[in-house]
Amino acid sequence: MSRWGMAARTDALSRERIVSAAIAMLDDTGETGLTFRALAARLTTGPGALYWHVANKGELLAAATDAVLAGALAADATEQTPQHAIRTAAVGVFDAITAHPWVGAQLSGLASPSAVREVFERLGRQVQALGVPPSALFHAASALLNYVLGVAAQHAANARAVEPGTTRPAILEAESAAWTGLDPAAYPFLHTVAGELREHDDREQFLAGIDLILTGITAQNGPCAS
Amino acid sequence: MSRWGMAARTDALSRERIVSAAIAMLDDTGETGLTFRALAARLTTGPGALYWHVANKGELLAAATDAVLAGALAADATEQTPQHAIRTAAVGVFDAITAHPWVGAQLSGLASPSAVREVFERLGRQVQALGVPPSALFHAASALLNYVLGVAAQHAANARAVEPGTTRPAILEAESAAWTGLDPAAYPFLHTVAGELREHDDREQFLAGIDLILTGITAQNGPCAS
DNA sequence: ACCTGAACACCGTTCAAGT
DNA sequence: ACCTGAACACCGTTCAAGT
Repeated sequence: MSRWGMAARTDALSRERIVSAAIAMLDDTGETGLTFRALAARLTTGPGALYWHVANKGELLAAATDAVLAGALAADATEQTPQHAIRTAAVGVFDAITAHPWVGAQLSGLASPSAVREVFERLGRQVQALGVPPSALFHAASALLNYVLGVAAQHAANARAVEPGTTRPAILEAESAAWTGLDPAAYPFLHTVAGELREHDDREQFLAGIDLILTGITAQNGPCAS
Repeated sequence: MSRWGMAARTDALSRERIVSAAIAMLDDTGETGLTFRALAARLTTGPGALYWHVANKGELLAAATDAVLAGALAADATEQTPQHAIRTAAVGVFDAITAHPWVGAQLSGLASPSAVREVFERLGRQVQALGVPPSALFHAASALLNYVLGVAAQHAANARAVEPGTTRPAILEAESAAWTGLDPAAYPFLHTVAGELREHDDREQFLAGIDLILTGITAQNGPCAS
């Protein structure tokens, strides 16, 4: 055995190295920037080598999504009120897709069924803890999941639509201006809320939606149910 | 002028013919089936000819989405209660993406900002009619939109994931079995609702979510607000 | 067992050339 | 003005050949 026999070759390929390189590449070049050729070049190898460790591009994207989401859902809130635990889980996903917009596309596109299952379980378990009866449980948890995935899809889409340098306020400013320019008679609502779009905070709005659904869930099963 | 001078050449290319051929192709071969080569072949021309009428594939998909959604939102409900009008608009989108799953991907991916704006306006206007105060209006309408887009994204993803022949009950059966097979201690929620997944109706569940959010909206602004 | 890189079968898109 | 179709610049993926 040579003197270096025990040292791990840091440049040896492995599934983990490929996945983390893919995440880095997705983060700084976007969804379109990840190609097997570019990824192989980054790992100083040929594209064919990657196929020994991952089956195809879809599996690679799913693995990258799983890795990011595992970190996002790491905080399992046991000592919280169910409402708070739901907010924690939802915000965990939100923050993950804010940091890695491409995760939003993968998640809402069901690229990783196991990741979606994990999110659904986290949300559903707390809805259960909320005391929602079995008959309403599935619908309530599904509403939360669909909402979260809807936000995820839009974040990914927004990141894809603009050129990398564009700042969020600039985007909101442009869209707000578009709404202001619409015919008030044909678009009374958009015209009214154009100002709020410009000033709103994405994270705060996301949480407001979660709270709205939570209010609906408790109201339908509480004293004020219609 | 020849005898046929007034007759429109039915084989002449036009934006409308290209878009409707694209819709037909998307419907029966899925998102991956639409290529400029195949579309050109269907219209008995070369791929380059299409570029005279549409700028690129993205514009074509946006135009196809707009065309389908315009039909879906055609019924403008003026003589309804706001709640009913919201359900009508939401169900219009739902039915459109059920009939054309690829529309779900385009819509949730913001491929056509104008289409999303139209849906947002429809929903928001009725939330306004519900008597929601200006301060809560934007959040309330956004919650509805995000929920609708989340469902849209998942429908498209489901259609993409399975081979064309698979029937919906078969999919639900498979996913339900997967949930049943999970460790009950690790996945108490999924284990509990596995049975309901198998029996649930997609459209009914979609509407239940809409109603949940509507309940939340009215509760937050009504006598039972916390 | 793992890596290499040329090659295959596609894409979207362009553009000189036609009518 | 509109259409043609070969060509360009890419992809994901495969696979004989190496080590």
